[in-house]
Amino acid sequence: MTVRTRFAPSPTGFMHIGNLRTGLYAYLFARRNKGTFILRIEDTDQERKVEGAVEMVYRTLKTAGIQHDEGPDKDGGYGPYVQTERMGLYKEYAEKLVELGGAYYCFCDKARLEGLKDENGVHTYDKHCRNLSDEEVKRRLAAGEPYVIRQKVPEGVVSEYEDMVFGKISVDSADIEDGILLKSDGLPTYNFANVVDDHLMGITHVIRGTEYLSSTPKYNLIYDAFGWERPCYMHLPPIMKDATRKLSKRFGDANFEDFISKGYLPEAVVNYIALLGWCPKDNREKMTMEEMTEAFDIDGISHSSSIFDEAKMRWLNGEYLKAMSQDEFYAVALPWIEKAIEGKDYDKRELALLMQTRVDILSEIPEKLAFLNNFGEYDLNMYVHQKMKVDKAVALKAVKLAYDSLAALDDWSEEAIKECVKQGAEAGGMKSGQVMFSMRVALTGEAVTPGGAIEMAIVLGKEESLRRLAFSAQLLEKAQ
RNA sequence: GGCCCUAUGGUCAAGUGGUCUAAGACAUCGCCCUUUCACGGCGGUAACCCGAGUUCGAACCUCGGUAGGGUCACCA
Repeated sequence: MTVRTRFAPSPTGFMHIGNLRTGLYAYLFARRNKGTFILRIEDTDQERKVEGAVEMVYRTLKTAGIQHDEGPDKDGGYGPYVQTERMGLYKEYAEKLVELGGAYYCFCDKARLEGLKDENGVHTYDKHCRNLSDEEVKRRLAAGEPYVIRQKVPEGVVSEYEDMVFGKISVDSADIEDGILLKSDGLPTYNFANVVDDHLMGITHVIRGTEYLSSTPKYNLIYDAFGWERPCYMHLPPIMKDATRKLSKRFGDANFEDFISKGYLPEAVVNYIALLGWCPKDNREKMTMEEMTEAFDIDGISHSSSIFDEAKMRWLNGEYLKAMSQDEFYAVALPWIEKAIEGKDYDKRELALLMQTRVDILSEIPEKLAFLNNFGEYDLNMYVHQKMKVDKAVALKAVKLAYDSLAALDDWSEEAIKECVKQGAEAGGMKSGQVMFSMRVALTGEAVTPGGAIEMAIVLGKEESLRRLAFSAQLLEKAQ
């Protein structure tokens, strides 16, 4: 049997993390078993439909590195793959199910159904129309009475199945309502459409969130009534925002696109979410898609929900950044560096080099390079450093010394600058550390900088460096 | 409320009856390296929800409690 899994998102906007993970696992499972991964668009909810969301699904899957084998754009003979294009087909299946004894016509109106609510506002259908005679059904149908088709849940049975991650799940049929399969407008309910689609598309393994865990026995009863083979199920615990709240796309903080535009690498995000709820046998954390495919096993899927931890994802992203070659990093960092330098003539490669070990996500680059454009009055208390034995007076001396030594220097290279500053310090009777420290602050106006004094000098260039040193010396002079 | 599911440090998690005085990672704290910040290295703090039972022995099995999640629509 070839494994066929599907990912069936609703095009309602950005793809949120929980959803993506479900798709990822379905993809991984299919790949692991040399099966087929299918994309189906469930767009029947016209009210929640969002313009361009289908394109978003394609784009997200593509950048995430999840490729489907069949889908709206890749016919595999099981189409159509867009649910709205399948609308005509459900009614006939519902009618067939009535014939098979697994469903029945119901003529109850909404007012009657309202009256069935219990004290908790939960209503359970009382099976009022379950045993209508064929005669009566035929007559009322002919009379054009509005109707729905309901599932005829067998009585007195326990419906159970073996979930691949949770094990045996069993529900008493007394706890299962005769739910609506076909609405009065002739369209299917989501549940029914799902069962029919999954069967027609030959899905062997249904992989989805735990919200379906307890309703699956109900779906299985439909498969049974049709005489169809039941698929295998793999239910996935939710990803939470905190201990009690699920990650929701409501609050915008958890969708894939946002993370990418915040400077995360797609591979890192995918890697991280794969780890939320699954752990490979050997406990590896940083893995490529290929490695994940190879290592993916159901055993490692956890049964409980997990909280999304952006701090850990940041760390992982940093690991990816550091593992890149200088050229690769330069390529991804370039747009962010350009944003930071605002068209000024700085050595971008040099800046990339400085940034690679210093940022976890790319969006940190502009903040770290802000000193290139912002230089002016700053807090002189930055010069006071106990351990360095520097105060404002020492700093003034050091900055002047640095200025004088460097002004005469022609070779603006790391070695030369280092040597020059060192000699200058010696000649002036100062420790080179004191000079370097003061010089670094004087060059940037920042207490924390992405590199040492020499690196800052190189990045700024001789002219700008001297200008800043002079400016800082003046500031310090005034403060003495 | 009925039904289903879950429960190891702040977080992700390993662990499937003895090798658990419970691994690893993130975060956090400290030290080393260092002209800053990082990177790197070393180390520390920190957990089996509670109660019974089964067993020579329980994080692991059973039952009960508690807590949390899910689900009960002519929504998807």
